[in-house]
Amino acid sequence: MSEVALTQPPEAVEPRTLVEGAYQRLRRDIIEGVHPPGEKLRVEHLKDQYDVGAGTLREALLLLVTDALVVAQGQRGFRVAPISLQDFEDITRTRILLETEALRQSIALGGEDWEASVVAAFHRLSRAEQKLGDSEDYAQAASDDWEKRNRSFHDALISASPSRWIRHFQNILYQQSERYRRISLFRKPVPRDVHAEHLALFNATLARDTSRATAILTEHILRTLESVRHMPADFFSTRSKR
Amino acid sequence: MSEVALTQPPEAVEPRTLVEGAYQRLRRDIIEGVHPPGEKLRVEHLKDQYDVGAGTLREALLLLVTDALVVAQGQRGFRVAPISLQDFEDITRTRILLETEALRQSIALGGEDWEASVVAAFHRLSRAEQKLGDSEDYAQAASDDWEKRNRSFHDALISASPSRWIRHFQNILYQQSERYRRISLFRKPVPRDVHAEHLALFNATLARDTSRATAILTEHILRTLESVRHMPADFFSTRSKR
DNA sequence: TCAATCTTTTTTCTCGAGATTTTTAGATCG
DNA sequence: CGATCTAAAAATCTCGAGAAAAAAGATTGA
Repeated sequence: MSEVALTQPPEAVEPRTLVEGAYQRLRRDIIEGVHPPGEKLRVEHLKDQYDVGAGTLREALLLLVTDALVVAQGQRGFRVAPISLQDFEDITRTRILLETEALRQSIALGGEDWEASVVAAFHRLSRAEQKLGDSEDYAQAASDDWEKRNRSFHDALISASPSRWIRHFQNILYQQSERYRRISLFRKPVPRDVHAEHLALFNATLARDTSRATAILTEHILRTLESVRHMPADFFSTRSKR
Repeated sequence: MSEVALTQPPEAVEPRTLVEGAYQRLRRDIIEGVHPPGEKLRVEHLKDQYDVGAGTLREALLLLVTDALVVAQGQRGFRVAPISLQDFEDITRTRILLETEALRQSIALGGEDWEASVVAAFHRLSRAEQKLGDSEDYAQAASDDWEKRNRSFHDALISASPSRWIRHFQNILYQQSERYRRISLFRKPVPRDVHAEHLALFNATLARDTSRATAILTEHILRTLESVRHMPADFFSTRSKR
């Protein structure tokens, strides 16, 4: 695994080893709900599915513990981390705490390079949102594309923060949120007028209006909490195998 | 490994597997500086030193990546995470951000059980500090004991926070700070009048004076930064092997 | 029928050895 | 003398099989 120091943005790096490869594929499958929350992850089965040896797959699972996507219980194997409304509220609040702080720092310290990267990321995201709105053909590809650019935009916003630790934790939490979003919204059209929010956030940031930018960001993140709150009541019931 | 979901306070759990055992011992040795920052961690050597197989030791190393005490570079093995003044400043600031928030929540939500646990932890810590001050015999045991109780006190303060994520991240950062402290202060007497600070923090917390309590906590954490800042200039130079 | 105990099956954990890659050391050439 | 190339050595990564533990199923007795 090339440079697994502090969490890197997902597919940023090409896998240099089988462990790394299995880790990345497993992570994607967990986030996308292929392996639902609470599912028992049996090494003997998964090693065939992912085409690696048993030991190798174990190591991949251990790496996923780092992302808190998998929990390990001594002598009793591995499970996909469970989900709950309470957990998602916690994730959301903590994400707001970290991400607003990082944005604050970015606005305070960011130079021209940072501004340029924000402008570029915003442009790319806008294009994707336009494409999504234009034709109502809800292609999987377009949605995945939007997802990547959305993340890139959020990353760009806080990229001028000098705090590697905040960014590290933020990466983990974003990943977690992503799983909730993917599982709950299940390929539903991107909700509400998200473009307007991004635009407002973009303007406030470039205007270096810290309090306005952080307020918008807070609202922005909170809104995803709302959409999960309105899920059917039994949604978080354990669908674990055994 | 029993319940490795989100980071548990260190030796809270008895190791149920060889991996877990090796993990705990390795972690201790890294925090205590037995394996200095940047050191190459060769599986072939370490497996003898820790009396486990190669695969088992690899897994332990992978678990340490979770704590960011070890970094893995694909096809090039493992290293003890490097240190730098910049990194310690980051750790300190992020810790303040998380720990003050958690304290805020604790004060707002903590009930009688929480109060009782804070009182108890403070009492135990006071006794240890008294013991340390009384006889100037600086026993290793007394110092280790103080360390444990200090951590317990800080844990108790924020234990009423409902945020598992903040506590998880806080655990990681505390562990990191601990390594810096152990490496830099190298068995030096516990500096300054730390007892007075703890007392003030204790009083403000029980009085439910949020702003005063968080202010004291901030100062308290910042002071450890000062002591590292005054290290010899070349302290952070890489002492890595090769 | 139910609970407790024993047996069988499954799964996890652990180890050592082979295949690959990286690193080191030596040799060759400009 | 330094740089580049080549060969040997060391380290990492990977796999499958055996030991240990947990889970599932069967048996017995109240």
